[in-house]
Amino acid sequence: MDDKPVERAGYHHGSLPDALTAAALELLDERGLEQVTVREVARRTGVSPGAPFRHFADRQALLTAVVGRILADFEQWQLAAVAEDEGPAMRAFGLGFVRYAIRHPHRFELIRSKVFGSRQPTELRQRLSGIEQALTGIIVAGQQAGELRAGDPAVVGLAGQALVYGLSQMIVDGYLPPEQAEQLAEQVLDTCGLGIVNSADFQGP
Amino acid sequence: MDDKPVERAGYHHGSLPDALTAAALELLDERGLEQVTVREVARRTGVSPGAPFRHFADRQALLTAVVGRILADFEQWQLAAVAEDEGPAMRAFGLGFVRYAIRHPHRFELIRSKVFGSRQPTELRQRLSGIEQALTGIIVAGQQAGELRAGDPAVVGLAGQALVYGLSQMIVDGYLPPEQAEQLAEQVLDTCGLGIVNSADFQGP
DNA sequence: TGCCTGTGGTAGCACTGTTCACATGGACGA
DNA sequence: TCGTCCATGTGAACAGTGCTACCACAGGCA
Repeated sequence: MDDKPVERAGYHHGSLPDALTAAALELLDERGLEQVTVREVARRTGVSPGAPFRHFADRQALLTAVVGRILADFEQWQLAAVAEDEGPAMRAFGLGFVRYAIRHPHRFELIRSKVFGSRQPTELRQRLSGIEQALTGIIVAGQQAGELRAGDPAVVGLAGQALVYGLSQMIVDGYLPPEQAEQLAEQVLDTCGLGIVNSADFQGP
Repeated sequence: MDDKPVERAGYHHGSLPDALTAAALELLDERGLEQVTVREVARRTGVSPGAPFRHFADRQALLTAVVGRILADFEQWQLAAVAEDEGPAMRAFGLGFVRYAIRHPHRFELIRSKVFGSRQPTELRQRLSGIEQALTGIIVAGQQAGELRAGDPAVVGLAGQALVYGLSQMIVDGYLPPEQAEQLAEQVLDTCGLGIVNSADFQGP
C-alpha cells in the first residue's frame, strides 16, 4: 500500500547489500525473525521489492548475511566477557553467552535457526569454528589449571554448550522470567554446570 | 492448483477438529513446522481452506492443539523410559527426552516454539506442570537416595532441563551427527550432567 | 561519443492466513 | 412428518508474502 521508499541519492545505491543487511538486523532486533520480510527490508532501505534479489539468492541468504554480522559482534562480546571476568574462563564464556541471549533475544532466535544447521556458507563456518576453537582452548587450559574436571574436551565442551544453549533458549522463549533469568542462570552454571571444580567458590557476593 | 480434497462421507464431517489436528501432526512429522500450512491441512482433511477457522481461531491455535497431542504422547514415552531404565530416574528422564527429540525432530521444533512461551492455554499448562512435577519428584527422591547431589531441586531441575533441552536442540538442528547423537548425548549426560553423583558408574557397557 | 553491463524498478505469479456471504443438512419442536 | 434453526462447511476474495521476468537507467569502458 504505502510503499514509500525513503529518499536516496541516485538511481544506484552504492552498497545495497550492506544497507540491506543492516536494515534486516535492525528489523530483527525490533520485531523478531518472523517479521523480517524481504519486502519490509527493501522498504526500509528505500528500494524496490525486487532489488534485494540482485544481491541475495533468497530470504535465507539475506538472513545468513545477518548471522555473519551477529557472529562478528558476538565474538567481540565474548572476548570482552572472558577478559573482564576474573573467574574461570569457561564460566565467563557461558555467562557471556547467556547474557548475550538475554540482551538480544531475537538474534538468538535467528542464530538457532541458522548456525546449528548443517549447511552453512564458508565464511560462517569459519567464524563458528573460530569460536569453537576458543572454547576448546579454554577447556584445555581450565583442565590443566585444575579448574575443570578431566575428560574428553570435546565432551566437556559439548556439555557446556548444551547447558548454556538450552538455558539461553529457555530464557529467550520466556520460560524463565527475564528479571531473574541472569541470576538463575548464574546459579545453574555454578551449581551444576560446566564441570567446574569447586564451583561453589564462584557464587556471586 | 490441484486442490482435490480427499473423499468424505457427508457434508458435515463429524469431528473436524480432531481430524485437522491429526492431519497437522502427520504433516509436521513428514515435512516440518514451516510446511504445516492451514490450507494443506485442510486439503489433506478433504475440506475447504476456510473450514479450519470454524474450529481454530488461527494457525497458532491449530498448532497448539497439535502440541497438546504431542505432550500426551511424550508423557507416556517418558513414563515408559523411566520405568524401563534401571539407572537413576533423572538419567532415564534426560535420556528419554533426548531420544524423543531424535525420533521426532519436527515435533521438537514445534514444542520449542510453543511450550516454553509465556502464553499457553490452560490445558497445555496443566500438562506441562504435570511433567515438571514428575521431574521435581524424581529429583527429590534422587537426592534422598543419594543419587543426586544436594541443592535446591528447582535449580537442579532447571540445570537438567537446560542441558537436556540444549542437547536435544543441537541434535534436532543437525549440529550433532544423528548416528552418534544418542551415544554422545549419553556420554554428556554421564560425564557432566544432571548432578548425578558418581555418574561414571553409569557409563554404557 | 556510444555501447555494455551491473543495478534498480515494475508487474505479475503462486502461495499464504484469514474473512465473509452463502449453502447445506442434521437436530429438534410442532 | 414437516419446517425451521443454526452449527458447520463452501468458495470467492483480500492483503501480504517470496520470487521471477522484463524493462529502464547510468557509470565505466572502447
